[in-house]
Amino acid sequence: MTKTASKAQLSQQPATPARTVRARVAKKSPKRRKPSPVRREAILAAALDEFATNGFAAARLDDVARRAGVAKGTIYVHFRDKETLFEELVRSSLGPLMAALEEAPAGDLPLRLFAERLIEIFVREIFGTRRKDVVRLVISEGPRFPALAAIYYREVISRAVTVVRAAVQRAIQRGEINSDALVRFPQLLVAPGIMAVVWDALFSRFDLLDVQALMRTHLDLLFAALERKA
Amino acid sequence: MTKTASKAQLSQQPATPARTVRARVAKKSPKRRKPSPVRREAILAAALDEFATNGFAAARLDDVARRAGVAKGTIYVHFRDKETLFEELVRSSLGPLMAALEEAPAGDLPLRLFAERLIEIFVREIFGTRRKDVVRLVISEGPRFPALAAIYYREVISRAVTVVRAAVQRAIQRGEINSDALVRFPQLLVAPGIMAVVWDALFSRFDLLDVQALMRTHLDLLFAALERKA
Amino acid sequence: MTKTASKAQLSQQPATPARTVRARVAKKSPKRRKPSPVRREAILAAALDEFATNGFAAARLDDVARRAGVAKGTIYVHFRDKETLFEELVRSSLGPLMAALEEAPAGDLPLRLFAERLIEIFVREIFGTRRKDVVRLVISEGPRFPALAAIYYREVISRAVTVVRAAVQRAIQRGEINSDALVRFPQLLVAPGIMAVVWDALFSRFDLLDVQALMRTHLDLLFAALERKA
Amino acid sequence: MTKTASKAQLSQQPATPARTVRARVAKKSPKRRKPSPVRREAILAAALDEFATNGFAAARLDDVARRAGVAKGTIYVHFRDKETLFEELVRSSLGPLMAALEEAPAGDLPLRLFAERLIEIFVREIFGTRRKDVVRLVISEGPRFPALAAIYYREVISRAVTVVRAAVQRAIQRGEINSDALVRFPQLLVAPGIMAVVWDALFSRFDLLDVQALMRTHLDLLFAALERKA
DNA sequence: TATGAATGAGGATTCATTCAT
DNA sequence: CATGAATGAATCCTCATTCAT
Repeated sequence: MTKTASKAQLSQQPATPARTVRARVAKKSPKRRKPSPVRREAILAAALDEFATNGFAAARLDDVARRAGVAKGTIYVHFRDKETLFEELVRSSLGPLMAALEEAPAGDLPLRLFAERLIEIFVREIFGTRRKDVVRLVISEGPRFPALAAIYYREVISRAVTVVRAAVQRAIQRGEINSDALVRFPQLLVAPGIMAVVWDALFSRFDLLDVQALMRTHLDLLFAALERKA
Repeated sequence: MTKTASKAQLSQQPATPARTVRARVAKKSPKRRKPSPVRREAILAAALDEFATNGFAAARLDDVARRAGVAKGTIYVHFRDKETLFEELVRSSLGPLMAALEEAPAGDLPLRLFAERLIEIFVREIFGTRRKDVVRLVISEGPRFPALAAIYYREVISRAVTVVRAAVQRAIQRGEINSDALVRFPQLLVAPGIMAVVWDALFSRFDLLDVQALMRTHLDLLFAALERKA
Repeated sequence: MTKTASKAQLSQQPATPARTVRARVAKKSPKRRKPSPVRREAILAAALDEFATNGFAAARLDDVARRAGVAKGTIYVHFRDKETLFEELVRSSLGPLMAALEEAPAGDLPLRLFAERLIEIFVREIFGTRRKDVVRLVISEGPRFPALAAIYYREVISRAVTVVRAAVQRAIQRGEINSDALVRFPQLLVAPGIMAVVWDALFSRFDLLDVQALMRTHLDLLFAALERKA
Repeated sequence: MTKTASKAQLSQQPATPARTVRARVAKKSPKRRKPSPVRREAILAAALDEFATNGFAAARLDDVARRAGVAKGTIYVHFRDKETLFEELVRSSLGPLMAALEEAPAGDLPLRLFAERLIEIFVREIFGTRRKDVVRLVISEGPRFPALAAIYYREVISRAVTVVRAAVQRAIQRGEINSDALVRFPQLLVAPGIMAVVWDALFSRFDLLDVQALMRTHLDLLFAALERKA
């Protein structure tokens, strides 16, 4: 089963039940001081909520603090400024994914299996968690955070592209497929995933998208084509 | 008559310049006044620049005005507020596309041709123009502009989805293809286009994407699969 | 009858049915250009509405223009600026009253009759018309318009004070009354009238005041005292 | 661990200082910080000055802040907005009066004494203090602050009216007076006081009014009449 | 470390006034 | 005279950031 692979490292953030997302309210009752690292995490979680809801510029640190149950000044104890908070948020959320990518034992898997595993990771670890919002934030705010886009490119994108290209080329060598389409445009493998993130953020109100089915259909089509050419 | 008698004395005590009226200074502008509709267009163009560069929240109407070569107040002559300006910008930019979609003579074209035409319109009319930025803005700011997302969905997305579905089903009836993949997920047709917009905004610095080639490859794969199934 | 005295000169402004006050709507239908003096009057009437409703500072010339059915620039054809418009408004509204005061044949009337006539004029010509609003405006805005207060004092107040004092002193000489209270404080004669204007503006919603009865009661008390002392 | 590896590279491209974060400059204030409630009082005092001088609409919070010796933003730490500041100002100024009214031992006093006490309170506590300005503000701005007028009516006016009526009726029962004039129009008791506030604001420059004497004369006349009727 | 009141630069919006038509 | 689009100074309010406690 590809399903259990690298689970331990990825499910770092408590697989939020997905409805909890907007339900978190500032608790101000018995203010027992949380240990420092816990506070940092609380701030990051609150920041994700606020940034995801309002975007970077329109999010207020005041709200982040309230939601995290800390004072406004406390944010500055843990993060240099708003921008840094945002970058740390992205890093801490997407970091584990890079680790997973590194050790993906892509090498010897049949391409189809490799692709399925990749897509499954995407659906489970990104689309099924708050990370979906992080990806959306990167998409939305990236242009205003050159450093962020750069890091994201270097750490995630280029690495993923390399991994996919290698896997595809091995598959070609092994005679599994014949087309070099994915060598030239490895992005085609995940394009529907990106679109799904965007769709979900914009249009889920009107027309819910079954990402699981979408991605499966996508893979079916893709491999039908790749194998036919072969 | 006492009525007129008191007239002369009115301007008696200019003592308190008061808070009631603050001095206004006349300013002469050497600029020849542009006709009103031209100004409106200039503002929209400037707004697109600023919103695309900075995002909605961080864009300053001050800059929009400067870039448009008008005074700050002039923006408010043409648009109720910043939000309205943004929405009008999206509407005026994407409106013509709907018209184009409407009259697409999809009916009797072979599906492949229809798809190619669609993709070609996308590449030429969106990716090749400032509209690319508008689409990116919709993606980024949509969640904060429910009305915008709604309009965009109703006017563009749902319509496009319907058109594509219909074309696909006709193709199936005509025996051109056999798979109903695109009936279930018409989004798959344009997914790479969405991804390209995102990629372009984030990573073109590091890795330029040849959208034309990307989309062609995408279509090749897609129809290889669709026809194979047939 | 004291009632018909000087009616012709005073009822200059159409004795607004008092409900019409807030009901005037901008008419923009068949814009037949009104003759200039008519426009001036229309602007003054509209200005009274707006100033009375919002106060000087918060009233917008835009609204005045709309209500008067003219363009904003037209106001500046007839009045130097907002402040001048306000002053002219007060002058044109209160001017006729001065005239009436001048020719009040106070001299030989019994004081009681004189007072009744005065009060009756106040009730009919001020409290019963838009002039009530003008008086309230003078009260509210006077401190910010020293020139206005000065004029108002010189033209109306000091004159009225003089007239009343003289009448009272004649009454004393004639043995009608004995107290010099009204000589020292002629303001006591109209104090309830002022209070009524204020009350009406602030509390008529909660507790309507019958000014006619109020003033009659006031006069009864006043003369009961004056005559007793005699 | 790839997780920590990427940390060092984060601050890569500070290229775009962007729109996202604007430079803030630290300012040192030599002023020793006053305790919070003191600041609130200072703001209220400054607000009274500014509102009294310029009226609500024309007063600038900038000036209020300067006069109070605080930063502009500090006002918003203590009051939601300009309107709230104004309302709190009125409330905090007039509130104590209600308390005083409440405990006025009106019950068994001879009416004349009761009236004198009331007038004395008015002269000393209102006319002799900044409260005079507050009353004038209520008169001037009341129509634009329905909530304010409502509160003022409910808390002060209607209560005072009730108290006066009760006292008068007891006096009638005790045979002190016979007239029911003050039962029907209790406002007549304070009318000269209202007029005095208005006169003082408008005409004290030209003709100073001795309120103490005015009110004494008023009471003399009033009770001469009331007792005569008895 | 944590707090949260205070700060003040920044930016959206208003509106009296001007002026080309 | 009349118009109303354009202007831009003025002002309210926000919010990231600081700092005394």
